[in-house]
Amino acid sequence: MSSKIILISGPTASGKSRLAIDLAKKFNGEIINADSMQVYKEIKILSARPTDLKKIKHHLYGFLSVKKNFSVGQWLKLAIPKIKKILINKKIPIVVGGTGLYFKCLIDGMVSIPKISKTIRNKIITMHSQLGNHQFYEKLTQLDPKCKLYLQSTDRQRMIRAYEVFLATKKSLYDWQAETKPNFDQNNFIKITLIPDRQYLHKKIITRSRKIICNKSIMEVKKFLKLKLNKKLPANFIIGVKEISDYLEKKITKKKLIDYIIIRTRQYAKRQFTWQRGQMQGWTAFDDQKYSNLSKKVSLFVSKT
RNA sequence: GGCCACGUGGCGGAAUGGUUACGCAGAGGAUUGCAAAUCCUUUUAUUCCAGUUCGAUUCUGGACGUGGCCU
Repeated sequence: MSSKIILISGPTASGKSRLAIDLAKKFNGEIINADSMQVYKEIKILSARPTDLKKIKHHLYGFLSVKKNFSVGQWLKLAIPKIKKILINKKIPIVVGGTGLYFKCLIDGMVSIPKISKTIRNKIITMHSQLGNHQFYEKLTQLDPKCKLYLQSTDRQRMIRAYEVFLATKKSLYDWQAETKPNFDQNNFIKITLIPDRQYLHKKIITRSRKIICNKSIMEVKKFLKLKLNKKLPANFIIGVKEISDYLEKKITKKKLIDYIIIRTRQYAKRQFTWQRGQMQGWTAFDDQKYSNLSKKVSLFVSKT
């Protein structure tokens, strides 16, 4: 079992965190966060950050200010050394979270493209807003024809990325990507993904959303709003931040607030299901509704692998 | 009880005598440095009955329902 790395993914509210803790206890593990929003310090309740952190070591949770930007690349730079260090200490790293892209890049690796200056990026953003999607696409595909194969003219976010990479490095983003190399031996990974029944998960999402709306989470958002952050920072997108802020401004009722949070959480879970189906085909899936069964099955699977 | 208005998909909301917008929700998909983000595709309707008409969701009458005003 040496040098194994356990990965646990699954949609929101599927019970990943609890499972990770149990596995860590059984197999002498340490937990590493793979959730893009649970990294933020100031938003604890809304991001559903695990609370029971006493006995088991948890890494990369709530360590970053909401004032900071964050990305897959930065996560990898932190997560890879953590994993290696845990392995050196003869313990099992258990990577848990809901961000599919983080797992993909952890497993497949990620090319390191030189950092692109803010000046270039801002220039391109301005250019895009002047040209509009369609003309920008024309210009981009002239510069880098490979983009035709991978990008749609409506995909602003990715078009801007492709453009800035080409402009700054004189090389297509897709040529860079072709050079991707994995950071670990594929056999090291034990890939576990939870795929609960949709209806069952929806019920859990409703229960959790109702529970999450409380004085504490409202306070959390009040404090967050006082920071007057740039609206583009990722922490703004944590489910509940926008909704509670609308509620505080009396734009929506409390009933609506809860409804909207449920809807957004469900949509998020839906995208996670899509990711699982499309990107996690080699993973071992578990769908037990009863936690004790799930825990037993997964433990058995891990000890056999 | 009388008068007026309205009745479009799960919800909101256009239009039309013959190919039924759109938004939200739902479903499916994509996803390499913002990913709880971003983008693409897509199912579902004209309250009911009769009449006019080649044809009615649209015009006429009635039924039922909803809202408002009056007594």
